[in-house]
Formats: sequence, structure tokens, C-alpha cells
Amino acid sequence: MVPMTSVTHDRYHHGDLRRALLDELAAVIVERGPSHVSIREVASRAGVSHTAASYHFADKAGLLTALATQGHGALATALEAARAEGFLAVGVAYVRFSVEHPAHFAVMWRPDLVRMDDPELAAARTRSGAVLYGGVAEATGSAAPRHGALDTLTAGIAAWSLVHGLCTLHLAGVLPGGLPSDVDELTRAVAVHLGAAGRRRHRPDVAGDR
Amino acid sequence: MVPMTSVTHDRYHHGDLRRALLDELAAVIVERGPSHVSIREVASRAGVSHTAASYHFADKAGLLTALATQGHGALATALEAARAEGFLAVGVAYVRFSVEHPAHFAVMWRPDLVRMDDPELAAARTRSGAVLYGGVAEATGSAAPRHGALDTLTAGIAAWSLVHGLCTLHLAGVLPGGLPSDVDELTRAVAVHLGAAGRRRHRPDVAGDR
DNA sequence: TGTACATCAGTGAACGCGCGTTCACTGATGTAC
DNA sequence: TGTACATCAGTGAACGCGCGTTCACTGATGTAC
Repeated sequence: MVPMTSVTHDRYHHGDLRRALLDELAAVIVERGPSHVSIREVASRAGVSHTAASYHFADKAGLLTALATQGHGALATALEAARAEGFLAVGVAYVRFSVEHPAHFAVMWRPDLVRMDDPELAAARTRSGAVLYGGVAEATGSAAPRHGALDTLTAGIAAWSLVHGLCTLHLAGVLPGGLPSDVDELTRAVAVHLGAAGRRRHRPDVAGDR
Repeated sequence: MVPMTSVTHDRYHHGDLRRALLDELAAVIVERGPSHVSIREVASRAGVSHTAASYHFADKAGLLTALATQGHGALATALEAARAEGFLAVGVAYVRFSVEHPAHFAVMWRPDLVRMDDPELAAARTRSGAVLYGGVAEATGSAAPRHGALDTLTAGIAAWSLVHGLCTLHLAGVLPGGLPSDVDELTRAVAVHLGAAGRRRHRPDVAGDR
């Protein structure tokens, strides 16, 4: 887990309490999961009264929404940086993000924990979504012949699903032994099997059946 | 959402309160998410005192663990039934399970909500895992030449990751428009891009890069 | 077939606790003149 | 440069609530004789 902020000195005016609270929130989520979060504990760990936290975030959902927003921003930045290195690098960056920021990852697509209609969250999601969808369209060739549009879309969803599922299962600790322990290597070894996407334009006979 | 039990008549001795509580738990999770569950509410919805629920489940983690156990059992049954119809059918069954039992799916791989070391849960996980791993090894040809073992394993993880990620994103409601609305069709359209797995025995040049 | 009794499956009151929220208040900082 | 004042960023006490847990108790059922 990589904290998103550097240290601040303790005065009455904290300086960057909002950031500090989000860092502590992330730490609590890593320790106990997103279901066992309380504003009071987060505030206490940041060394301030719990009302100070309420000053920055309207309520618990607001706190979690802010973490999700921060996460989508950071994910977008990571994916944007990887895009130039090609399709596979974006996938590797996605999985690496989930490992470096597991708490953010844990709340970023959780409509039951986060206010998905929050304007700032929506903006951040649009940014990360642009790389996710756009990047795949580029990589697989967006100027596809007819019937290619759905194929391009489903190829993108396949790639997203694969890396997202890999993150989820990996973070849950339910993957079996025998896999590469290095996460970049693991991602490449698994994503290799997404071979069909970049290779052809037409729909094959149903793949892998029998 | 498909309830796993049929109705019971109300007597002092309920008849199948354990089942009824799990059904209500599933309903609460679908409505508000696994983070907003309380024993008292589940008991109240089942029409019994909250102490009656404590009689059947030691605590909240026990309640959620029982749901996860039930889920793994049902998933194993579904996957076992689909296995004969081939590799792709197993994936379709997996996604269909997540849609029919979203509450179960939401807790089945959540070490922060569930006691993963619970013996009954472990047994149920072993059962579902057997189809998941074993099925893939069969479908891709387990008698692979050398260097094929890791390849077979990662192919299985790729398939699992893809369908698992698809479930997660679909249930979260974050998939973009333009995709097939029928879930079986969606799964097939996406899983098609996992083409590399069933087709060859040797590792290709790095797939999809560029 | 009756009866006694153990066990199973529930009730309902009481507990202490941590929660989110509200409130009046205060210390530190920035700005107008 | 100094002072007044508004605003920002916190404190700490108090609230009512729902929570999980514990406890003594009871109704229904099953079994031994």
C-alpha cells in the first residue's frame, strides 16, 4: 500500500487534514475491509476529533466517495502513462494500481458504499473510463469493418473484465499457488490468453467450445 | 434474485428458520449491500426475534459465512451441470449464477466479511474450485508438452478472471451501453476473446501487444 | 395409550458500546483600512 | 505598520439510536417406559 500524501506537522490547523483522513481511511480499509469503517476511528487515527472529519466530509458516504474519486484520478493517471507502451502495458498498470492502492480499488466500483452520482466522482470516472474504452478501441483498431463495432466493444470489455477479475481474485487471496509471484509477470502470463482480441477482425467459430 | 427456499407456515417452531434467515439476508444484501447488514434486521424481516437468529448463527460473521457456504455449494452444482456442455458453458453458468444469486456472489470471496477458515465453507469452496480448475485443465488439454503446465494454469486463471470480472462489473452496473442485454449472450460475446486458450499448445509471441 | 422428562427452538428484557449528528464555542489565519 | 473583523478549521460535550450479546425463561416436540 502506497500512501498518497507526505507527512504534515501537527498544529491546530493541520494543513492537509483532508488528505490525511483519506490516507487513514485507506489504512483502515486495508486492515479490516470497507465494511468496517467508521468516521470516528479514521479521525482518531489522524489525531483529530471526529467532528473535524465531519467538517471535511458530510458523512461516511462522502468520505468513501472522496476515496473513490481520488482512486479514479490516480488510476486514470497510471493508465494514461501506460497507454503509449501499448495495450498490454495498460493491463499491467491496472493490476499494479490495484496492488498499490487496494483500499481505493475496493471502493471504486461499489455503488452500495459510494455516491456514484457525485459530480467529482463522475468526472474522475469519465477520465479513467476514457483510457479504458478508448485505449482498447485504439489497440484493436477502431476502424473495423461492419459487425466490427460490437466486436471491438466486447474485446475491450473482455480485457477490462480479465484484468479486473484478476485484481479482485488476487486481492481476495483466493488464487491458487504455482502462479508467478511478481504481479507484472502474473498479469502478462494471464493476459496472454486474451490472444484473440488483437489478431483478427471477424468473429470466429465459437471459441474454446469442446 | 432467486430465493433458495420455499415458504413455510408460521408456528412457534418455524420449521426452516435457518434457511429463511439466509433468504432474508440475501434480500437485504441485494437492497443495501453486504456492508449494511445487521442480524436484528434479518431476524425482524423473517418475523422472529433477533435472539432466534443468534441461536442459529453464532454471530454476524457466522451468518455471512453460512451464506457464502450456501453460495459455493450452489455454484459448484451449477458448474458441474454445465461442465458436460463444454468450457464455454461453464463460463456462462458462472455469470448466470452471479446474476441469479448476487448476494451470495457478493460475499463468497470476501475474507473481510466471511470466516474463510470455516470448515464447511472450506469444503464448499473445494467443491466449486474443483470444477473451476479441473474443468479448465480438461478443456485446454491437461496432457500438455513441457512448459505447458504453467500455460494451462494461467489459461484457467485467465478464464476465471474474465468471467469473474465480468460478473463484478456487471453487478456493479458500470458496464457501458451497447452490449447484449441477455446475460448468456453477453458472456459468450465477451468470452469469445479468450480465443487463445483452447486453440494452441505453445506460447505465442506476446499477444495483443501494440 | 399415557405420562414424565429431556431437548429443541424460540421469546423478550436488559446491558453497555460505538456510531453519526448536532451544537455552542474557540483558536488561527487572512484581509480591509 | 497596526488594528478590527470575518472566515477558516478545529474542539469537546451531549443526543438518541441501533447494534451484538447475555440472560432467565417458555412453548413445542420427541422419546423412554
